[in-house]
Amino acid sequence: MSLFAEVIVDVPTMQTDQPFTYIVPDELLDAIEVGMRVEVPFGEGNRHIQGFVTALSQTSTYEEKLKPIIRMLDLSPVLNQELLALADYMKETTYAFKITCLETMLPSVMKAEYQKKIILKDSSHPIKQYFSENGEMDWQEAEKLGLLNQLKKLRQEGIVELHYVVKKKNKVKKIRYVNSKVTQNNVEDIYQQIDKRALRQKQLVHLLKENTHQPTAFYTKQGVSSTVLKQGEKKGWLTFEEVEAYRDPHQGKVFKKTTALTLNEDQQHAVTSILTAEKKANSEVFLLEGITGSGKTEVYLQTISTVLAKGKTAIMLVPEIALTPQMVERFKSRLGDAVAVLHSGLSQGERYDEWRKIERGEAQVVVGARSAIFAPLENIGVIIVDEEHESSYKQDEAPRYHARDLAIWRGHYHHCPIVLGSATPSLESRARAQKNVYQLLLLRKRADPDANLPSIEIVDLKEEYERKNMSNFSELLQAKIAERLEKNEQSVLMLNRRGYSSFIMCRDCGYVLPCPNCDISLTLHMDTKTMRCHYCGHEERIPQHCPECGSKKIRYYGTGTQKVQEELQELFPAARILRMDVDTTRRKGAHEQILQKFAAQEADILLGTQMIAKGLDYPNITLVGVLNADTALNLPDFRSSERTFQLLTQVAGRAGRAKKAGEVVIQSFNPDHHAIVLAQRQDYETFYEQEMFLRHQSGYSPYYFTVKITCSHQEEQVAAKKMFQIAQVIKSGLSPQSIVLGPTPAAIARVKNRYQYQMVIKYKKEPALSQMLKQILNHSQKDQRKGVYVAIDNEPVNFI
DNA sequence: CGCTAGGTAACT
DNA sequence: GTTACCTAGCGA
Repeated sequence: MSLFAEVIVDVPTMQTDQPFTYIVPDELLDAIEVGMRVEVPFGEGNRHIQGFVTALSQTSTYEEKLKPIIRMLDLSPVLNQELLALADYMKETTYAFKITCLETMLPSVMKAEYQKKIILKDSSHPIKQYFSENGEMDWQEAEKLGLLNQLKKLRQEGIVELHYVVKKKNKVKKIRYVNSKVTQNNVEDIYQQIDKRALRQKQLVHLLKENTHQPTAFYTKQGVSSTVLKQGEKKGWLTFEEVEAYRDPHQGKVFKKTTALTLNEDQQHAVTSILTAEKKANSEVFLLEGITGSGKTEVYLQTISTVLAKGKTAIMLVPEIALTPQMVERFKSRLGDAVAVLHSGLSQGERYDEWRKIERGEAQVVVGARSAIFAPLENIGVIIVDEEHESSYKQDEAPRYHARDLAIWRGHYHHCPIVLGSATPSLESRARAQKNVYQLLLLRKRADPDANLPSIEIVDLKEEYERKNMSNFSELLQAKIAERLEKNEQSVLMLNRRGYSSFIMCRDCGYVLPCPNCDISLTLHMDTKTMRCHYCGHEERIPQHCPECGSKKIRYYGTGTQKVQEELQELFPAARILRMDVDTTRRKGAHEQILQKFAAQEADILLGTQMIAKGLDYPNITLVGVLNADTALNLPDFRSSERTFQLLTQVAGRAGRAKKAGEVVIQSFNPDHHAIVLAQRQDYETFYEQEMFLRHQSGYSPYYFTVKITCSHQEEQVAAKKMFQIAQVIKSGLSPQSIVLGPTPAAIARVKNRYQYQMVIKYKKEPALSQMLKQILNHSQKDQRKGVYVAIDNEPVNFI
């Protein structure tokens, strides 16, 4: 009786989305399991690729001759039944290939990498001088030596062969341990044999007598070198042992244990509701809408603790930007070693080790950004998506999944509640709560009974300009900062960089320095003294003369954080200012350092971009200033009002979180815009109603579903042609109720030297659309080799 | 008729 | 992603 394996192969095309059948060789019969990665032959020649076993069966429906699996790449499954099923759901909803979905669920070290090797078959041929003893040569080496053309011919003659092998990258870290053979009984004998002068050896034997099992580092730290240890091994005093170890990014850090805080009535109601659903195995979705500082995190912590106590597990998703050390600390100190943290700051190895900990059941709570939704937990009791409105939950490359949707899917699978938390829920989620699809839980008060919502004032920058105040700081804001400096309290100032940047312009001819690869102006970076493109990373020197007319009057425009910092320092020479933006936080741990300094009151003012809007929770912050509230309002995106409102509410919430009262100053050119006025009033519900009305009028989400299709190519005409072709196909298959926008050139028409065209489909009910899109995707395979990229984005979060 | 370039189906 | 195969186009 033979066994057959269904394998999804690592070839991202439509035709290979179906599993391929392979024979399980005898030696793997007992070991192979569904969910493992395997190496299989594929196609002509000696090509080996990675694949995932999705099923095993005694019979095969495939009639032709089958090939055997080469080897297993894992000793136990890396994907369980649940995650395999999730991949199917993802594939259907995001228009991605199944293999792409499967690989996305695992740490990047487990993604296949291939090694090309050339094997010498006829060892009498003179080409053999280039080959190593065993008759092999690396592809890269052949390339370097310029032998590829010659080898190509020899391959046709059968003198050499090309082999492709799967390279395993997921290395387990091993630590060397020393096992002592020295005992009370033999220690005297051993001492006798040691040379009088060999002090280190004596020391070693002494240590060995006291310690039976220690890492080598234990000995080297005390001065016993590795050579001495090796001698000890030779003389039979000790043996070495390789022990698996985790790379722990929090190693050596001690988390002080904290206990549950007392909940107010709203919080208690929220916790009880969620836990009741959990008890009833009810996969209900809760929308936890709580004003900033209302103690959402405490609700999460207490819910998770209870779930853990019942022997279940939990996932907590956090936007990448909010995954601060403060947040990690809060979870680790309450829940201890049960917590695994997954975030972008980890190295590939660290990420793999956290994943293994979860997979082995050594961690029961996973806190992490978007991709943590794939954590291989079993028996999940609650899934939490904090700041559910954040756009970073949507991946902007294939598979274009939204972590919130996958969270809900997993919740249904595990029959456990899903909690979506936010002070400013996305309109989509809030609307579902309205229709009772989700259950709304409100936190109406700040958790700290002494804390009040901050008072918010709006400054009209137009008036300020009329009064000839051209600085970035209105008179009101200046006065308030001065006040804080006097009282030794802290201020947070935010420069909204979205849709805004500092560029260089010639005052004589108006020339703006553009990126040579993208249709966007270059941004000035004072720290590196360069002009940089935010899209492709292109970098060049700051010009001294206008490249167009040669004038020397080429000046900076716009506002960067560096420039604002200089201005601020001039206004308040004594103030200690910390700056936090992409440039100052690039280094690993820099983010943490800045926050620590601010927390330790080593600075009076924290100046930063959007990244300061989240998670900052320090009692001495009593002033928040938003320098430019409305730069994002002008972006051609129907969500720009929503984003602005969310950002302002979020940042305003940083002020007055404890006893001291907080004040917020918002500077804006559009002081009457509803997003700004309602942010001032901290009135989410009214904003929701007004914005829903506008969405209804203009026919956008949540009233319509949207799909965005983008085509790109190095030549504008090719991209446009393809886009119009697709548009025609789509339009002919749509019902008249649906609306097609475009095709148009994308807002940034060229990125990384590729021209982009896009179209957006808005629809309410279009059962045939999914099939059409799949066909387009299938078709796009061929175009890809001609350099035309087609991307389908279901429910895009960015329209630009 | 043979050769090549370019497009395309198949890969278990 | 790679390969073999098919077809059209072209020179001999």
